[in-house]
Amino acid sequence: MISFEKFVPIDGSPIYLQIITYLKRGIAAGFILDGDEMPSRRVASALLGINPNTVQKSYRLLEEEGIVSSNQGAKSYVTINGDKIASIRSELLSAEANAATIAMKQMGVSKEEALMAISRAWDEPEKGKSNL
Amino acid sequence: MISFEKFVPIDGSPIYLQIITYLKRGIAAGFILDGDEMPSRRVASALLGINPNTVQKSYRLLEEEGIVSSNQGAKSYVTINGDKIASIRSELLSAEANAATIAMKQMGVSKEEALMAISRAWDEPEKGKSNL
DNA sequence: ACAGCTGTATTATGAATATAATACAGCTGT
DNA sequence: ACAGCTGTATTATATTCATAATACAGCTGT
Repeated sequence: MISFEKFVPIDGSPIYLQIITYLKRGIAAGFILDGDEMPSRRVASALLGINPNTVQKSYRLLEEEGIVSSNQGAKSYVTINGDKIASIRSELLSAEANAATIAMKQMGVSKEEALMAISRAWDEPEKGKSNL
Repeated sequence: MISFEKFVPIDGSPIYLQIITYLKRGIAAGFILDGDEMPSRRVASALLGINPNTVQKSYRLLEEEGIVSSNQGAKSYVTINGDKIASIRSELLSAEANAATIAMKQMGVSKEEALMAISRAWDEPEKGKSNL
């Protein structure tokens, strides 16, 4: 059962998208597995402190992506295979790297400086702590 | 005169915040300088293809941050000193590095893999191209 | 002086996000 | 069978973002 225990809300981004990202990163990290049971819309909304309709929106989009399987009256489950996991992971990673790269180039940072900034942030216990 | 020539709108983030980020990254990169003339709200809205009220919102927030100086009836100017430039640059850089680091840790990426992903994205001519 | 730029303010509308309150249909374990 | 979970759908309201139209006040160069 996925608990959303380590979900950390971030303002500025729609919650329903944050839920989708949380699931995908958990899948990439390997702690969300194929066949895992999703909490019901109502339970998840209570866990996250948000509205059931917002959870429903994220679940619906996750199902459209083939990551979650839902059936009327029954529980919902994570449905992913090895290829899907690999594609999610590589897509998330390259998207993140590209976004950071574009931003840093726009602010006039050299490649060396960029890599040093990442390395420094990675080793900072405060900031780099995993929020999952 | 700031032209917004290389401004690239991104969906998902409010335009008024993108304008602020564009200005700050330009300041960090050094191609937006103290004393530079801001286009009027009306001119900027035409350049960007957006509503004057949206431009006004970003200008107002930039003035509240002390980056832009506006006076009724007169033109608006960039007002920054060396310390401000340095603080903007370091703040943008660490914020970007921290965000990328947190995201990558959440998706179960090792530090080495993260640095490689950044390095690879940096050298890709397509994706890493500066949008400024 | 004054026309034509500035900045600033107000009101109205629409889309997206999120909440709230219901309602109904289908599975599931006892 | 049936109570109590599921998923699914609808309607209404509030906030934020963005647009649109307008208005007014102040600087500025000719």
